[in-house]
Amino acid sequence: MKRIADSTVRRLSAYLRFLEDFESRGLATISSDELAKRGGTTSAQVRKDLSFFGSFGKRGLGYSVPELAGRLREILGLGRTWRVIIVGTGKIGAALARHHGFQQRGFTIIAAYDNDPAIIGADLDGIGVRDIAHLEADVRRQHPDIAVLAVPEDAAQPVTDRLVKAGIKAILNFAPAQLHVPADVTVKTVNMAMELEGLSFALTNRE
Amino acid sequence: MKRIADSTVRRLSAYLRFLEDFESRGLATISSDELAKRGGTTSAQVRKDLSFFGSFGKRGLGYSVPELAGRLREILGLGRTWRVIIVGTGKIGAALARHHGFQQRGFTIIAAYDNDPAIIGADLDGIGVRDIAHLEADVRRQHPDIAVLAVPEDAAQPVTDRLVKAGIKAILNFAPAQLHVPADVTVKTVNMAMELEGLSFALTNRE
DNA sequence: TGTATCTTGTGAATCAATTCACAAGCGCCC
DNA sequence: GGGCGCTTGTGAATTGATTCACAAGATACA
Repeated sequence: MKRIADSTVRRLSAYLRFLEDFESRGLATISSDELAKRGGTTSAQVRKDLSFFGSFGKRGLGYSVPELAGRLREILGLGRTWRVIIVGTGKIGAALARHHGFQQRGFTIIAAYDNDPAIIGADLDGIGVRDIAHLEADVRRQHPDIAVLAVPEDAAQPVTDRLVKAGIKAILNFAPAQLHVPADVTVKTVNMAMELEGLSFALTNRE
Repeated sequence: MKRIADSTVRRLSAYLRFLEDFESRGLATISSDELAKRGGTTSAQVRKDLSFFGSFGKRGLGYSVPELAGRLREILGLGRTWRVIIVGTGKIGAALARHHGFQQRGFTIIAAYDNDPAIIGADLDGIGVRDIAHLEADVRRQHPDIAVLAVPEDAAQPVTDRLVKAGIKAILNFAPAQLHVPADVTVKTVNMAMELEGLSFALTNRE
């Protein structure tokens, strides 16, 4: 399959969200133009994005809302449940563990890890915090699909190496660090400092 | 000034982080190639990124670490303190308020807001939670520079409209929603559901 | 001073993403 | 069934970002 750009996948994800909203409001069909307006893009962009995966619309009419939503879920791999572990239960990690938004969309948090004896054994809304010493053994036994990394900057790469070695293929990284991983491992980094600096830049360099 | 791509600004932010690390290790100069390796990019990319703002290097030698760090801070607008408010103190908002990483880089949280009487008046590591009813008056009096939006999805656009009307020009959005704002307001969205779906897509569509 | 070595800065070339523009399909109504 | 209005799907054109490749500046040292 032709390589799909990251930006395309992000838009597909956005379209699905809009479709779910339309679905709950009982709309049967939607045009690429309406979808585009909602997502701040253009109708040509929407059609091009979808065209990578097939033709789902009807000329003159638009797209069937439930059908397109279904196809997008399929494309995005949301037809199943993904098993997620959280590594690092500081401020951010703990907030993520307690955040129930993930569960809704098929991401189940099965465990959380930390190295601080003061927090090991604690319960984060039903998710137990385990000693990170058990990380490798647990991963090999329970084969989680995704690891959310929320450890301090200097622990990010060492912990990543452990995760990769244990067989993890997808990492959502909240540490402000550039992670090095093999080509078959996918990393998405959420770097709040970087986003804030982007805003700082925008505020500073306005003509 | 020529429009600078978002991706360029993100890389500048990364370079600065690396330079700070080099600086703390006492290195005096650095080449574009070393910077590139560290950031997972190429030396040509590094030089091109910097060339938008001037020529800071010495041929044959590289860049002076402290000088380049200083120039990057200037470019990114980090020579001053930015006043930040947090709107919404649920799981994520509260974790951000308590997160001390921002302070270090010149982002000072001056207030937090919520509409839940149970949490209004609480103290989040020194930051008081105020009734969101005071939002507009506070913004007009204290003119914060950046608003961090951490409210539920359906409140995101209404609260954004209030912020914009009160004069906010930069928003860091954690709500899973596409915000509509005037052209002179900058929004950066951090959407964890979208990142997870990106990982789901990658795990699903691997050849 | 001259030569060897290194690394920048930058046009030109390539690669990638977005937008344009239009033929073709579909539904509706007379 | 034929004509009209609407919207898709998609090559072609354009715009934008990245990579190439090399002349020129800087240092080191004989």
